[in-house]
Amino acid sequence: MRLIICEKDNAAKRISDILSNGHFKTEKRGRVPVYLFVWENERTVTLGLRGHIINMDFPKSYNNWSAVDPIELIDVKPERMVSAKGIASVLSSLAKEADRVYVATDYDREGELIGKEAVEYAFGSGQLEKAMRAHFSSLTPDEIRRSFSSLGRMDLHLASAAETRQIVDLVWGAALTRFISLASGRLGHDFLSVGRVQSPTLALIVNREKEISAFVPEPYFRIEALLGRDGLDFEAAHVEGDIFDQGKAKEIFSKVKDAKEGVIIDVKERERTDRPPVPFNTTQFIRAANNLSLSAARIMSIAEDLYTNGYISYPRTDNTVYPRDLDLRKTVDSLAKGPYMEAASHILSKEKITATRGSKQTTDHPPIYPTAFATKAELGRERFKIYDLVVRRFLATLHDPCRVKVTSVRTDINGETFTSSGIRIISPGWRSVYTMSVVKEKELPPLEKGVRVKVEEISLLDKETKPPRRFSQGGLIQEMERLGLGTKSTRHEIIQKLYSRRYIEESPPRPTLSGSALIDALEKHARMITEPDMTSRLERDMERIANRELTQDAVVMESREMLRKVLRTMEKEKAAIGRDIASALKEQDVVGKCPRCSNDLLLVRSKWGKRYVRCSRFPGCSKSYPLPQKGKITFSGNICEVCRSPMMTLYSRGKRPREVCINPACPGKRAGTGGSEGEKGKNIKGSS
DNA sequence: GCAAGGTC
Repeated sequence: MRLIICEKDNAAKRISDILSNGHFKTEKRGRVPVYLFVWENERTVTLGLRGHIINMDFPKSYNNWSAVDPIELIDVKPERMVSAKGIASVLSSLAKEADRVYVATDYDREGELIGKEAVEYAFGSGQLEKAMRAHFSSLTPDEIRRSFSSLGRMDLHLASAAETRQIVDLVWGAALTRFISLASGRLGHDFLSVGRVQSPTLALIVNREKEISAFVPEPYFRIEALLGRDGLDFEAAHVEGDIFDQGKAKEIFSKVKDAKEGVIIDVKERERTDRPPVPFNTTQFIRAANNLSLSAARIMSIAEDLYTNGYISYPRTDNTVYPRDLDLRKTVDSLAKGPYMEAASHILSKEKITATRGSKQTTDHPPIYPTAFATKAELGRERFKIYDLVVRRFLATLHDPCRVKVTSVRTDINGETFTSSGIRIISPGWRSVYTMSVVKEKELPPLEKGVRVKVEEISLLDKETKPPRRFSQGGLIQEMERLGLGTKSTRHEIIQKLYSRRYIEESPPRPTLSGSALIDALEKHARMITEPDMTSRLERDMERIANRELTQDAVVMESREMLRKVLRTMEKEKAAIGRDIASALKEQDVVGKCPRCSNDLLLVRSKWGKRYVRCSRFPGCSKSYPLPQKGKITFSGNICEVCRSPMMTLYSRGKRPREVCINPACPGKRAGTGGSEGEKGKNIKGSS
């Protein structure tokens, strides 16, 4: 029997379908589907893994953070452990029957390692040389058949490069995570994490926030006028635009402030062509969907759901060029219904459909595009928003350019020049379907050289320069991509991790006190881990391992020595690092004043992970409050008027946030004057 | 209870 191993179930099914010409049988082994068919007269079974089935970790004896000096971890050899037990046991039972094994995981570094792990686990490392490897760049019949008729061998050097990354990430991540957590006394549920990708990402947010708070606004002036002609008003601005010299601004303004009339100097018209947008890769998709006010992680989980249900293509891709074998016409044709009818028909009416191309072309997956038509009723509101975005973007990439007429007018007012512009869409082209991108039209009255216009209003505006903006989640993902941090599959998860560690809050994300304190400490004592260079350097080394110019051992050894130096210097500063972080954390955890002794009340976690509030003077003062264990809570600093306890804001899905007293025994609640009981009553009434 | 990377 032949065994084909794929990276995921979806690919396994597709490959079985292609190699068997549709004559395959699906069987479930427990909860794991496998696909059986006859290929070249031999019984064949295909299994889809779920990515990595092996994870690297330290031996159990190093599990106790308090008993192991983090510096010891540097020289511990990580172990491989099965992380997907169900799949692994199906794999080994299939391996008993198989006499030949074919690796058909994704054709990239991680795919090579995923395949190697599976073969090694099921057949032993002796079989690695014998395994056949299919190299394909898309799951299309031609490509799959080609790859299975020209099989190669596994590239163990490529797999070794991926393994090197695993080791380096684990050793640095675990050692620094433990060191920082121990130094600041944060153990158990509230540990502080450090990593090659998460820490530079957090540093981006923290440093942007520093720029914002250090920003000194600079005053400037603008002179703007409202002009009129034939009963139609239009705006004009002084040609100098932003004027930073107050004397100059006042001088110009005094010349024009009493003007009643202006004269048109000239009118210029030109046509602008806005090219359609390029196909969606993951980053641009998240950026666009981020405007629908969803978190990056939520967007990706909806996309995953749409993908597994067959509505859109694979959502994790860097590619921005449709592959040649994607049948654009057929895809458009399948969408020519409902709200997409008009755009789709227009595209189909073209003799040749041409698509825009982005600057990144890869061969692993196509850009994100719709694979089936669906309605809002089928998908529900939220899923439809994402699906609709993908469909409209896809159609836009095949549509016509948008043509815009831009009119520039110069007007003389008492010897000063003012400019105005008119914007009119001649033909909307792709914008008729990609309604997320809007050009604001501006109307001008009919004007020509020498025409007199009325000055309706003229003003000197006081302005201030603005600080740089915070990163949106989408903007952050784009910046991470630019810096080479993380991958298409992990960037959104990294951001989510920063939220769950309470390093950042709100959206757009802002650093918390602990997030800032952590970055301050790391930048001071372990700068390397906060910079994207660590990733680019690792990338270079991995490339050289794959090319046989370097060995895994050499890279890992050098990395270990570097970490040893870092930890040794940090060890000397341990007390100071701990103090800095701990004091920020303490400040962050203060939720109000104790009504009994007026010391700080702290948000804390018990040994078992339960959150509650207690007095900072504990055990001297025993005041404490239980908290709801689920859902997000924030503390505004407000105090309950009835019992003087702090108020908290509860956020639950699908409901409006509500502010209630944290004291479950608050007399205000029983009386129904704004406590949670009263609120509950309202909600029940509202929903029935 | 540590990372980051696949995948669900």
